[in-house]
Amino acid sequence: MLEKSAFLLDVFTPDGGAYRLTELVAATGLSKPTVHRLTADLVRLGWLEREGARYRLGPKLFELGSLVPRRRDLRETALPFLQDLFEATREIVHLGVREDLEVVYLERIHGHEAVWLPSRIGGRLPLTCTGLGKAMLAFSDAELTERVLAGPLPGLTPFSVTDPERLSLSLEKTQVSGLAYEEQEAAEGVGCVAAPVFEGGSAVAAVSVAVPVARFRPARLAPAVRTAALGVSRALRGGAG
Amino acid sequence: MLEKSAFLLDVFTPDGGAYRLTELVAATGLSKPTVHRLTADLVRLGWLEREGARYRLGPKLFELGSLVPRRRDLRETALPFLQDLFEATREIVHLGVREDLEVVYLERIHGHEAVWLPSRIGGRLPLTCTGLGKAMLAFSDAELTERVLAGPLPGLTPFSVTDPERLSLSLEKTQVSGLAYEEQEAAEGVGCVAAPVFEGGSAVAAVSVAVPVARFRPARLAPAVRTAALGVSRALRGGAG
DNA sequence: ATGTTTGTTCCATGACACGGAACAGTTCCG
DNA sequence: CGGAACTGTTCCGTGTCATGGAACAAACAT
Repeated sequence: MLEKSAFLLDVFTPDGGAYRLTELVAATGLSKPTVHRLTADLVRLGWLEREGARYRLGPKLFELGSLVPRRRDLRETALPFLQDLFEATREIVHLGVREDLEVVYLERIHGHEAVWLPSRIGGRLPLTCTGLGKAMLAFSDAELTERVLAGPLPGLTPFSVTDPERLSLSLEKTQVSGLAYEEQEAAEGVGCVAAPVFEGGSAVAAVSVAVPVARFRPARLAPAVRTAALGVSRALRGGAG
Repeated sequence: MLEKSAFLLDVFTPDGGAYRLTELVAATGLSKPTVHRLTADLVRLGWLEREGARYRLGPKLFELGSLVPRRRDLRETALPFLQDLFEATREIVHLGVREDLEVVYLERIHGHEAVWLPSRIGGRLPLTCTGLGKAMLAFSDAELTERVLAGPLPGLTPFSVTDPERLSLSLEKTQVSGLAYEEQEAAEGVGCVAAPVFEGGSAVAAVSVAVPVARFRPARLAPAVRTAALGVSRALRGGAG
């Protein structure tokens, strides 16, 4: 019952789209009456919402999700620094954390003319295709890096690194510079520079700026990104008060 | 089972704090073994997380909540205008929608020295104590206003309006000016000016700026707030893609 | 040491989730 | 139009699994 509900809600995770009953049946493998009853219950609770024949995630989940302390507190202390970074660069600013082999986006700030990116708050992308991911990976313990290098490297664009050798080299570079770069590996036409956020010695998060390649000047962005990440790290040290 | 889980998770809604098993038993009225089993299941699903003897909302909920289309889309189209508003005022910027008799906060942008406020993303406050709430209430259909004026008016501070007469008057004023003001009604020492966001003729959201009373100059903030709210309304008209 | 509170495990009972099947309502195409 | 193919909904007998009392174990207080 509970597990089935979770399974059902997980169908929505990739992009939060809207699905019909039959699609949910197909995606979950549950029986039709079960999905029917389940969705009805979830709608009643506000966890799903129904518009015509389509189901979408409901407002109650938004409320609950926004209150998750881990995420909320980090986002809250990072926000002023992300604002600084946005004002300094006027480009798309990201904050993310690692979860298993993926980066989960916590915040995403942008202005009026933002290019398309696959990143969405609450969304997940492979560590190896994103600046955020590389920044965190470079400063995680070796066991994780090995796991990543062992498995096949997923790609989001033709430019995504899929060669373990090259990835390993790039991670070493960010280990000395404290900065991770990425060009067109997450989205074609977009580059990114990222820096890790530390808490208690380990990289718990990362900050990045994403820029259309046409005006992508990493050297100019680097100081601002570094400053922001450092600022967040200090604020985390400083405590929540 | 599902309903009990929802009931259990609702215990966390006010502030997302951490609770012990016994506290959850007391708050829900469920039996001890039931809560024990339920929390174990929820932890396994990532909906709760356990640290020692305390339970908190889990990361999975954050992911699901961030993907809720209604909220995400509005937040996404409003964000650039909120950024403009923040840069123009350098004060705390809010975006919120109405849900029943309360305002639910969707976004909250602030800089380094932010004063304390009861508002939290995903949190709820009474319509009548907040600028956002008044802005939306003033442009909702009369039936809602009557419901609000009928019931007892909740108060967050000694300054919160509790007199229906005065509230009604203040709503009329915002109907002509298109702006809602509030001084120390949500938090002592903080004033606020808000403007409604329209979509399809009705006020679906509102934008506000909150400022310490010491430097609260409503007339100076008004144009920026109005501009931001208008911009969001236009962007919503323009369509999501 | 002793009582008290909190967390965990066990188990017999019964409620209710389950899915096959049959029905209704829509859409699609000839 | 009309029938075929699909989707959404309801029904109901079966079997599962959630339920809470009770007993136990751990942690804490005094």
